[in-house]
Parts: sequence; C-alpha cells; structure tokens
Amino acid sequence: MNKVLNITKALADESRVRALMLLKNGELCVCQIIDVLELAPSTVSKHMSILKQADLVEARKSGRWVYYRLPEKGSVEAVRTILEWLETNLTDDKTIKKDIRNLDKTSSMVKDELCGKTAQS
Amino acid sequence: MNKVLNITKALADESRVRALMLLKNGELCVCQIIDVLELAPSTVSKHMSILKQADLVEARKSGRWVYYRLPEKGSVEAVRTILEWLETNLTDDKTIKKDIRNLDKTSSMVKDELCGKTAQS
DNA sequence: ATTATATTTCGTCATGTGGCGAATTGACGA
DNA sequence: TCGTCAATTCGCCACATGACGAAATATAAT
Repeated sequence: MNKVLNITKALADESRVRALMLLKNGELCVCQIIDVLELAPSTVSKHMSILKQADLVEARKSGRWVYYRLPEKGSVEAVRTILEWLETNLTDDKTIKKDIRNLDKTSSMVKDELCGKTAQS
Repeated sequence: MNKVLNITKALADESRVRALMLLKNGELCVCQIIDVLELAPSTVSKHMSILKQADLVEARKSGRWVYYRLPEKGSVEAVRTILEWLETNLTDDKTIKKDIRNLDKTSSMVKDELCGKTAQS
C-alpha cells in the first residue's frame, strides 16, 4: 500500500508531473528543470527527491551536477505502467507541450549560459 | 492536465484507495463503506464525492441509499487503465485483503442490521 | 403528520504540503 | 587555499486537506 501511495502522492502535484514529462526525452540536470518550471532551486530539489523516493526517477551525479532520468527498462513494472499512463494522457497537454518547447529553447542556447560552463554532453 | 491531476489527487489518499478496492466486486452503499473504513459518514461522503469528481466511481441513488460502483466498460480509458493498475498492485495488500474480509462479514450479516431493513439486492 | 434513517453539506480544527530564502554540502576552478 | 557554483537541507509561512460533529436534505416507515 505504501508503495502505491508513494507513487500516487508523488503524482498528485502539477510541478512534479511537469518535471516527469520533461524527462521523457532523456536525462536533465536540476538546473534545467528549475529553468522550465520557474521555481526556486530548493523547491525543485524537494520535488525531485519525492519523485525519487517513489522510484519514478533515477539520479546520477556527475561533478557538480545531478542528472535525473526516468527509470530504465527493467525497472519496477508498477512504475513503468504508470509512467506510460501519464505520457498517454499528457502528450497533448498545453502546459506540457509548452514546457518541452521551453526546454528545447534553453537546450539550444550556448551551453555556457546554463549551469555555468561545460554543461552536459 | 486537470483531468490527470484530478485522478492522481483522488488516488493520493489511503482511505479513498481502500474505498475503491472495496468496489472491485460490485457496488456498495455508503453505509457499507463507512462500516469498513471506520470513518465518520461525513468523511466518507466527502471521499466518495472526490472519487466521483475524478470519474473513478459512478453513483446510483435508490430510495434512501446511494450506491457507488467502479465505472462500467466503455468508460474513460484513462480511468480504466489506472484502476487496473491499482488492482494489480494492491490485490496482495494486507489492508485491502482485510477490508474485503470485513466487507464479506458485514454482507453476510442479516441485512436488517445494516442500513436498516431491506438493504440492497 | 411525525419519526427515523441514509447521505450530504457546512463550519471548524489539526495536520500536511508547497513555496521561498538562508545556510550547508560537495565539487570544480583560480 | 579560497572563492564559486550546483544542489540539498533547514526553518518558516501560507494554504490545502482530512477528520469530526452539527445541521440540512431526502426518503421511507409508523
């Protein structure tokens, strides 16, 4: 039950759902998520930690940065199922589409201006 | 987005999840749900109304009683999917199993003692 | 008509949760 | 070593939410 409730509670917040959908096309560092959601770093960090507790994201630390990604194939089935459900029901969502656009925008910026120099790959 | 959040928020509460799972084997009147969850009638009523808002249950009024049930086939796909997900991940849950047992117990009681006389079917 | 019962609505209270800024931690770079 | 930067933790505040009892509503029974 706690497993299920961890997941549903994690998904019961718009910012966290937006963050999850941002990761659809690959990992992002926290600063990129902050940039799109337009929330304080501390707030986003808390959100990501809640998603991680629920196994809805995995984290990877590289130097000063922390990258979050959706769980790989082979992860918990319950999680994969619900992530697919989310994607199915949100791909056409206005907010989500805008977020993706904003993400593309910042990604195409010279990387130097995001998260300092020598950002990710 | 609101559609999705209505659902995830509705599922982000243990009492509501328990109520949903109680309905797995058919409709129940509110007093039966009250009996199993051991919460105040007003509290359960509120919970059921939240589930209804999210289209996770349907309601039928018959005389003094209101019966809630899971949505029929042909209902919103998003809802069916997530209900299946819930069932898959909760059938073995201790609390849920106990709830079902308690439900069977009260159901096998002489109906007269539950919700007054001439209860459902 | 009056009473009783099932459910909902309303008001209230305690707790939970999301938001922020300040301070802390950890890892570069000068 | 010192300063800088990404990220997290902490403390605080505003607001949302779940719980209850009392009152209202609706329907059946007496």
